[in-house]
Amino acid sequence: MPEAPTIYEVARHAGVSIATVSRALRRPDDLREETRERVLRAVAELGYVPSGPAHGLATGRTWVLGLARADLHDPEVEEGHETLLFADEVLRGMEWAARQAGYAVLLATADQLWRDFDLELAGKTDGMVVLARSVSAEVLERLARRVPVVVAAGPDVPEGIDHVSVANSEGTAAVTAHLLEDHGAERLAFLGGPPDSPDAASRFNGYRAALAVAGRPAPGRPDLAADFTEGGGRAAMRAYLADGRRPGAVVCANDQMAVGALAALAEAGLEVPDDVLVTGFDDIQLARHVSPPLTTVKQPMRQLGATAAELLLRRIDDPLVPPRAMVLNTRLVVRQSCGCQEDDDHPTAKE
Amino acid sequence: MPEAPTIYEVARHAGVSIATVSRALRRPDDLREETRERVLRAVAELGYVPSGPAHGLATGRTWVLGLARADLHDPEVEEGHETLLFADEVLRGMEWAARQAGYAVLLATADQLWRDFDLELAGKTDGMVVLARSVSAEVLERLARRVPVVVAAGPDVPEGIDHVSVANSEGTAAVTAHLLEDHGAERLAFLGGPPDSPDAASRFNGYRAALAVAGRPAPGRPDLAADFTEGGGRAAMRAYLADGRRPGAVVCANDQMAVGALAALAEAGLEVPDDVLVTGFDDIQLARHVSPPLTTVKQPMRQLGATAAELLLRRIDDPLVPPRAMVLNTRLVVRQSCGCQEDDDHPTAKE
DNA sequence: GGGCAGGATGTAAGCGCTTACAGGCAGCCG
DNA sequence: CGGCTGCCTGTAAGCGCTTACATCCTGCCC
Repeated sequence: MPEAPTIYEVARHAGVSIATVSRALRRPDDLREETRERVLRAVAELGYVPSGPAHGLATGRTWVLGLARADLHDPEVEEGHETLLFADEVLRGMEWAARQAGYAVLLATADQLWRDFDLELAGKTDGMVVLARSVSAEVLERLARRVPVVVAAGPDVPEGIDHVSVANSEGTAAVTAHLLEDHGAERLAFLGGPPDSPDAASRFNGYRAALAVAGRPAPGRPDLAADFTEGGGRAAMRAYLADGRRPGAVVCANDQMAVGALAALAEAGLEVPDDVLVTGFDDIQLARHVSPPLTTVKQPMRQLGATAAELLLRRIDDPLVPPRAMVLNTRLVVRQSCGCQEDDDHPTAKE
Repeated sequence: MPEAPTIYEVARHAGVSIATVSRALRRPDDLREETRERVLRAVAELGYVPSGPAHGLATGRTWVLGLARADLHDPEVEEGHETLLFADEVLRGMEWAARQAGYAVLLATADQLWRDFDLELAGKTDGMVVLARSVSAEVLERLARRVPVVVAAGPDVPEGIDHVSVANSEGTAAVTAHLLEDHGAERLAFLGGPPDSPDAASRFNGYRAALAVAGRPAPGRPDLAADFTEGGGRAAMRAYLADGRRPGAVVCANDQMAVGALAALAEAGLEVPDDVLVTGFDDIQLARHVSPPLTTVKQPMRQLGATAAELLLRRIDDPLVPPRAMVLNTRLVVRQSCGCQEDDDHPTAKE
């Protein structure tokens, strides 16, 4: 790196002023063709690339969007892959939308324990997307004082902040209705998530709503619950069966627990879907590979990221637009664990 | 956002000069305690966060590292998940190392078709990690003219550029040796990857080397090959079996194809590992969930990212250090598809 | 041929920081 | 009590761009 050339070198090389160089790059139409080409040639010859900081300082914009997502505690852990995948997919969607608008994406991984990150990162961006519960309410508030913020899939969004979330409740409602209406399921049970998870709570609510719609009694709390992990799901299901219970269908609050439940059911000699129907939530990659392939509710992860980015860009453009809350649809993905024969999918929910 | 406060407001608020504010933040020890606290209080009250561009322009550093990785063609495709996961994990490792050094990570997703990306992004970074074959040789060259570059897991690295790669060849050699020595495997076959993949080629070479060491004849080309996908692996294996061949063991160039091969074997009524042994490469999440769990070679993805970041930081610090090429070890992950009874893992390879 | 319009380019003032250097002041020595 | 040391803080010069405004030309019109 022989010291990156600046706009001054290019100007000298092309025999013009630095203003002209800037124009050749940013508003080519303002220049006479011959001048423009001369400048562009100099740019190419020198391998000139404008300094991001200088550009940013002069325009008052960084042209960068930040994403705050949670870190995994121990860099070596293999569990929690799903959380990661979720964030990766959101990132993908976000980057896609950002790029359309000429923005790049900067990563700000939040410490899982403190639920915060170096705020100085925010100074490098024009706005940030905060994913799920990656930062604390207090950090969120401080952050929002400095740059526009959009919360994605997060609970408890403070007044006045844009956010996008997923129709969790409608998702489980749809899959439950499918079980009820299309398979005449009886003796349903719900395998819930951790008590402090708002997602788990909404999913349970959707389940209850579907039962109510069908005129069935709905329980006040999940019949069994675990911590969203495969192992937890297996243990919970084992204990449930050990009590002598024999559900006709198990609606699970996520796929990993459903996979665990499948294992426990198999251990107990129960056939899915012949003896029991099982459904999940998320549509992780594994869902289609277990046996039988898992009927589940697909989360629109990429769309979540893309939508968050769009809301953010909109607010950057005009800080005064009224804040918006969006809810994205899930999609029912029918495979065999619900008793269906062939793959198929039905859309669900609302905006 | 009531217009983000600048260092001037903070200075006024605290009754000091802007230089003192800057010092309070960057070199706290240079100030009298009382002054420092006064400034810090003003900073907190105003919610001041320094402007990234201004800081960058003044220091001549962006404190940002870039990662160039390949885009997926169609945002809707679900295939190719593995490639994605690979990049995500590398990113994770890179971010981890970058953060240690006070750097953030910016994403520069390269267009899959043109194998390039907006070079202006490079102007926002102090250096870039280029992943695998995400950018063309020409773009790489132009990029390297502007900022320090480290290539991770990429082939054909130009002279003078740092790079990190994975000991592909040693990986397959180890797993092949395991088959040969610990299981007395006979009639081995190699399921290779696409012809233009250097990784696939190295993996095949490792296989041959292990055969040679064992005094067995080694084929000049893979016995069967596919495109690294599950479907491809299944098709290739089917065709192979349809020809009446009955391998005693199949070493696959990646996990996805191994999973496909497993399926084809099952269709043909062959039991793994009783009739045939099968191994993969990568250790994707799925590997432990297929039946039987797949013995494979784990790639150090995070480490790849972390090491690349470290090489980059080193070069940013001192552009004149001699370029370095590093090779990371893989690890043999023994599960049941090779005929072993219990899980276990053995390290392999060299720096 | 003078004057004027309008397009192309140059001039120069910032953008918000960092940091070398200058300046001020307290304490201490002789 | 003058002057010197050193510590602390302020002054001001950039860092590399963008852009409003000034300037210069060319071409035309009357």
